[in-house]
Amino acid sequence: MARSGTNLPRVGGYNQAVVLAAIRTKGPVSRVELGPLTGLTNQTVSNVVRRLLDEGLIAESGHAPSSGGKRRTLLTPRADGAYALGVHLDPDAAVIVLVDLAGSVLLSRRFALPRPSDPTEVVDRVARAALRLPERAAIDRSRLLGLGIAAPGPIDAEAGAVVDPPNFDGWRRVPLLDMFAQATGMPVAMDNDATAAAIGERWIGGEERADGFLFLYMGAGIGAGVMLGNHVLRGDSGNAGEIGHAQTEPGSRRCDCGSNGCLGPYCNPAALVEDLFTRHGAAAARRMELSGAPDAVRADWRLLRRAVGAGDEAACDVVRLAGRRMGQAVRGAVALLDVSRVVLGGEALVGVEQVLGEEIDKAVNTTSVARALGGVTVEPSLIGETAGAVGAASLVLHGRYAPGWRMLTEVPG
Amino acid sequence: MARSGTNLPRVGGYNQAVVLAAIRTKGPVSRVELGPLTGLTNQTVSNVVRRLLDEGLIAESGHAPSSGGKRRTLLTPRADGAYALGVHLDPDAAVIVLVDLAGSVLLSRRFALPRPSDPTEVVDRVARAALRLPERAAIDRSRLLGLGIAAPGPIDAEAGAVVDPPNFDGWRRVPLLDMFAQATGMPVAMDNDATAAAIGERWIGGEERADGFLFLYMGAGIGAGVMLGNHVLRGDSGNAGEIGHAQTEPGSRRCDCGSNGCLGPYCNPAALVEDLFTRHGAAAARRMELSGAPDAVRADWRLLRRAVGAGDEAACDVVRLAGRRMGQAVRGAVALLDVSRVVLGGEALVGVEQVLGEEIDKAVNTTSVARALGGVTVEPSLIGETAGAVGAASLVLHGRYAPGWRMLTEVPG
DNA sequence: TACCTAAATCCAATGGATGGACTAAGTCAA
DNA sequence: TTGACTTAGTCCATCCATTGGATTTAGGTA
Repeated sequence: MARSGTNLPRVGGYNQAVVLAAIRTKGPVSRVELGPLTGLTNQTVSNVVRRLLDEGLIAESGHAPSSGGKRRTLLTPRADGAYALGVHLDPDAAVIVLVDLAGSVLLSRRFALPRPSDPTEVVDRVARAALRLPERAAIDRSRLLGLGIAAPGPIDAEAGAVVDPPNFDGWRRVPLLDMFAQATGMPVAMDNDATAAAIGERWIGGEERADGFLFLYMGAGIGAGVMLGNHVLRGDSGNAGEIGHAQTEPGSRRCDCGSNGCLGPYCNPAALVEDLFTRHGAAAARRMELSGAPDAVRADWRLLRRAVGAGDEAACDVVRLAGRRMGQAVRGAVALLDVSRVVLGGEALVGVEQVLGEEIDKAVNTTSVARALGGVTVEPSLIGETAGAVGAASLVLHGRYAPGWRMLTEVPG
Repeated sequence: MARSGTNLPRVGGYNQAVVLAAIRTKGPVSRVELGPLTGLTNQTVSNVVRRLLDEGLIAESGHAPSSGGKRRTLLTPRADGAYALGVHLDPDAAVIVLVDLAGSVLLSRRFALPRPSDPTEVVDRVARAALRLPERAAIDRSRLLGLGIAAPGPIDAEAGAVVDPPNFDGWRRVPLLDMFAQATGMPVAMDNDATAAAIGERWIGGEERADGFLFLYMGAGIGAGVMLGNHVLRGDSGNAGEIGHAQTEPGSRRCDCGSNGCLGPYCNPAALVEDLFTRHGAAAARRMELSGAPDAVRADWRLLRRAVGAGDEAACDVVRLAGRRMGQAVRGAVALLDVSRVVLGGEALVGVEQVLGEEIDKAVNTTSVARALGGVTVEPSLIGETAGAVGAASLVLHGRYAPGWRMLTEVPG
């Protein structure tokens, strides 16, 4: 695929996105301030703002105090300017959310998924449930932009399919993109869950997430989503961010890939629960009321996280152990990518970001290299438990309204 | 720095770059073919091509056989359309090259640098020598675009300075960009050596390097330059590609950063020479005529590489040992970045790419993950020994003529 | 020579950005 | 209260790369 040329209408759309992004991240701003902020002339800003007002994406919201002349008219984004649906598919459950342009969740729904589950059936149920949310929320249907999917594991970006997602028995190669498009009649976007979460974080986070960062995501497994400045790191096949195969100190667990130093097998709920049993014995497990049964991992992990929250030493220990490994991997990734922020999130991480963050911070910031380059901030996600689903919805918003290459060049396909 | 808006003249410049890139990579092509190739209309292609012809960047070069109507006029890049100087600074030596638009080296010069050396003096000598090259080559001075610097170690991209480059005693914080700009009166660009080499590879490599790749660069140390599709990965501070701190299996060598599993200390000429002595004894060293003296590393490493070329088992062994470690790091990097090509190069690697490549290929392609995603190609650089200096010159060419974000948005500073 | 085809250009129109003049709406001092 | 001044925002004529359709150019073929 060759690089694509651009033309005038695309420039218009792009500048519109630039101005919208500035208004979104810099809070209420006036037209004059937008000039320097966007590099556009005041006249152009004025024109673009008119279009954004006409489209209902922003609103005038009062005036700033005068500084000796006419007061500035402040502009704010309109949350009701656009909506998107997001679906996060997980081995255990599907989470569906309806979010507005501000990234707020209006409605959400959670399905437990039977195991094994049939793709067609899942898509069908999820799509129907998703379509009900905009009705129940009584939003302007014409402002619903589409549906985003946060898919687990490897995807085939060109085909819009998931490829052998772990823990989805029998899902060998499922063209989710087309299936959801068919089932909903809406535009559909798809990315892996970690990348979606990173895009969600960018979308929600405003100015705090306006620069590049690495989003370390833990769901059923560990993954990363990477924002490099204004660009999403997607990679040749749409599978960038696979941090689970980063080398860490060798241990006893063998990865699917054959190596025994991979991060992945040490950083997932099941492994951490197992670690608790092996390192601290059944007594500690009983104290936290863990069952230890293979099909109760989800519940056990929740209990374990609660114990961490309560300061239980054994619980903290296993999390710190995983944190040390993550730290090694993140240190390598941060040096390779040269990002100065690491965000921790994903539904399986909620509650342990603090303890984990300390360990990762230590690994990342105690090297002389990092200090020479100004240090790396490690902090929890701003989204919380629904990072996957909100991220999925953000794919649509981001794709439509974030200024980027895509708006200037032909979209492939 | 906020995202910048764009305007019509910039669009023109950008499309011009797109068309030039297509002509450069796709060899002799006609205007009609450029249409689909660039996504522009035939009319626009015609306009843009006229401008490129007027600027002397391309030439009409005969006709394709008729397919039933008027013959297509073929267009080729003109090597004499533009020139750039490149300077590669290394602890031992400075290499200066003059390259044309095709990336061919017209003239080059090599300086041994005294140790310790004084920055002012080095810049002065190098700048003067650089300015002589265009004279000696008798090129059209108005077509000389500027000078590129491939700097060792960490840089401060904003200040255009190198920061504590390893093995440059007393070079604490040297604003090379301004110093060279002052000394030559030319536009100057700077990047670290690995990134420069990657950009050079892209520039020289044509269609073979038109997609993303990771350039594993070995000079005095190990580094990486990363091309992601059409974008250069530069990072927040301009120091992306630091692969030397990737975690590998723990060993006896401690990194400057404090960790003992870092790749860096195991992958540099000095370490490999040392490995030969410790693993195969003085006898093997004598066989290759190595001196083993600390200040003869450069020569010893050259001898060792020659031995590898001759098939010496001991020599191959130490290279394979380093290759295994590199493989672990590259595997992690490739998974994180999702690139499907790894290029090996840099002046210290010339001659051992083959042996090293096999080892890295093994590490990268024997995992089931990689196979599922289509495999990763590992191959030697197309440039050879002067990758650093040619890369440095390419910084200028790339910055001026490669279609990119930079051409659509305001350049900071 | 007449006819067909494909490549490339001409031409008027489109539409977003731009710079300078202008209007709107405030402050401040007399 | 008035007039000078300042700042925000818009109007308007102009600019310019791209575009689609018509036209020219230059080859083949019957």
